[in-house]
Amino acid sequence: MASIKDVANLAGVGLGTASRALSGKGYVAPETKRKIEEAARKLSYTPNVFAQNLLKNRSGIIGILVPALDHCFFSRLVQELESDLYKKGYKTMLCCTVSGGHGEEDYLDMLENNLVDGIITATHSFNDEAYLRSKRVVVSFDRDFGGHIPMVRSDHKAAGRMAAEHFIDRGCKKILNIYGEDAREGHISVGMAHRELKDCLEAAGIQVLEEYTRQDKFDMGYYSEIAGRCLERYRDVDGVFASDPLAEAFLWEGERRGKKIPQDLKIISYDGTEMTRSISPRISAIVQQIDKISQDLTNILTRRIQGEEIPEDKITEILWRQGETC
Amino acid sequence: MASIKDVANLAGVGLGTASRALSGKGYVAPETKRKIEEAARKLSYTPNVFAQNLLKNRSGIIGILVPALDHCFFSRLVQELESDLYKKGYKTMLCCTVSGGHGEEDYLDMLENNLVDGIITATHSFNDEAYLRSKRVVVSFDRDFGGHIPMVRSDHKAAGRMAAEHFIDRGCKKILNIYGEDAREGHISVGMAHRELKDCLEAAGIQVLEEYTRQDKFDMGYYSEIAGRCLERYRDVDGVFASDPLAEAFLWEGERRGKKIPQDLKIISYDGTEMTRSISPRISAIVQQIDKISQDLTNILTRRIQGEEIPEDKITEILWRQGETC
DNA sequence: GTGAAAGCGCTAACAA
DNA sequence: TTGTTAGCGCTTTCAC
Repeated sequence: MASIKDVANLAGVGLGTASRALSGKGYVAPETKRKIEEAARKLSYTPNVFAQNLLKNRSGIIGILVPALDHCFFSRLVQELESDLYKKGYKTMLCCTVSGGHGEEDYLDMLENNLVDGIITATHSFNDEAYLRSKRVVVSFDRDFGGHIPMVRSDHKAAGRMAAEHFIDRGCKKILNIYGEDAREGHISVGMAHRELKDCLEAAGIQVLEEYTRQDKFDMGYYSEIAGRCLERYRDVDGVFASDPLAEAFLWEGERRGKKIPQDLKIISYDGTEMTRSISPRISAIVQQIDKISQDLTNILTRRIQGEEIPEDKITEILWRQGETC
Repeated sequence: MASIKDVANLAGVGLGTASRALSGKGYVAPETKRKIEEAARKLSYTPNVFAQNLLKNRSGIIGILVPALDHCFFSRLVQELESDLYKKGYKTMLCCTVSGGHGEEDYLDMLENNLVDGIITATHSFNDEAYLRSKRVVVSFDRDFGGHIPMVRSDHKAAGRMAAEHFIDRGCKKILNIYGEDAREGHISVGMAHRELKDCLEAAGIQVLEEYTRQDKFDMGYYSEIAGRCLERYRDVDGVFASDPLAEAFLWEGERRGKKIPQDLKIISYDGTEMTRSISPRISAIVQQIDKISQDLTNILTRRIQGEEIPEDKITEILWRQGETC
């Protein structure tokens, strides 16, 4: 636990000189510098980050809020964010707001206490004021706070249209459009995709049924239950649009009930994470480009931290990936 | 950005009194306390964590090192750890050592700089000295450092034996035993399961083939390639023991090649995460109890941070979950 | 080019 | 019971 004072003493110089030599800024004679560096090495000196933080009033830590990691979309996103943040010199503090049983506000309080330099939030609850009040830099994924908080999201309208085109193209007559109940309201942007799908399909004279899932459960048990129930209730549905894990649940539950896929039931999933192409049959998907989303989120955040006024929102293109379910 | 000094001034008291009133330790007259709290509220005072950290020389942050989050075992583990740590009053700093392209040592340096109070490591590389040198409290998952670093792991020997029993029970004649190349060496404990499986099977006169996977790739593309190659090379293998995602790859690649499962090929996966039971057919698995593992890791870590000398290692029971592949 | 001193915001010991 | 003071370890003026 050698301090810079110890280094200065051992090198026989003043404490300020040692600081300048080790931080590399300010004039130090080469010879003096050498002595100081040697002393530092001898004492295996390592600067105390806490003191540096206090002085600079920043920690180099970014807080990431996600509902949970057992939803593959979020674990991918977090992994990507962590990597991008590291490259920019930031560390990642992880907060899972649903799975741990403690909520968003607990975390916000914690983060607010000066601990983090900025926050990336990708959660689904509704206490917007807490964020708007925040003195930290905040960037949002897929959630519109309406205030000064920038948002990054995929081009959901294009996604909805694209899904509709594929269903129409395949001659579907009755589509089940199923998504999170919170996305109904408008705060969560992904709802746009589902609304656009509905509009496009109905304009083409195709019947659309809607169902909503809870946003505090991400396990396959829950998704299977939902899929099973829907398939029992709507026997003549011939197309489903749902997020990856739910789409997978429809795939298995459909097959269990003797449906041929894609002949009897077409499935398009939204997100297009790894799981949709690692199973057999591969699920046809509209892909959110998580790598680009992560880059946009981290770019906007770090530039804002440095005081730049970055344009508010950023919309990322979506892609179609042909699978075997539509 | 009001400081405690501002609060003290506004309340017309000394700075020490304000500190005592707000932290709740030390004598303060009720009336004075009320005044101070009111002042704090007016200024919306929130204590500066950096100053507290500097003073206490601790941050309340735990660093978690995992190879990546796109391997379902690790995303589940991290989620569980984050939740358990939060309950114990710690925050979680996430470090993905493989996926980000920057290694374990970069992170260790970073964490070593006093930033974290302790480290939970679940990575697979071999620079043991860096950990043994660490001045921070370290607890390891599934990796034996040989020194003073405690390890938490599943009962791999029992797992290997259990898998062997099931293969024998089903009348298998030729088993493919496939696992990470780093687990061969002995540092990574999970290798014990595979060694035990081999021993048990050979003792029963069953032929065992071995293959090894790279430890810097976790994507299904890689796993599918491996599974496909193995199935081509070893046409008469009738049983496979592999970790979850690889087991899934064997399932699909086997089916693609016209194998009936489990009739032609029995598959047992190790870890038994969600994915093995969310697909159809469900994969028969030996389950690592991630919730218990997380509890043990966080318990040992936090008690060590508080200076307790906790018994070195902790071994968690494994479970069998019957699926439809064995 | 270098050393001394001030101060980041807080807590804890010591006087009063 | 309360106010004052001395640091925690570092960086950054500002004289020398």
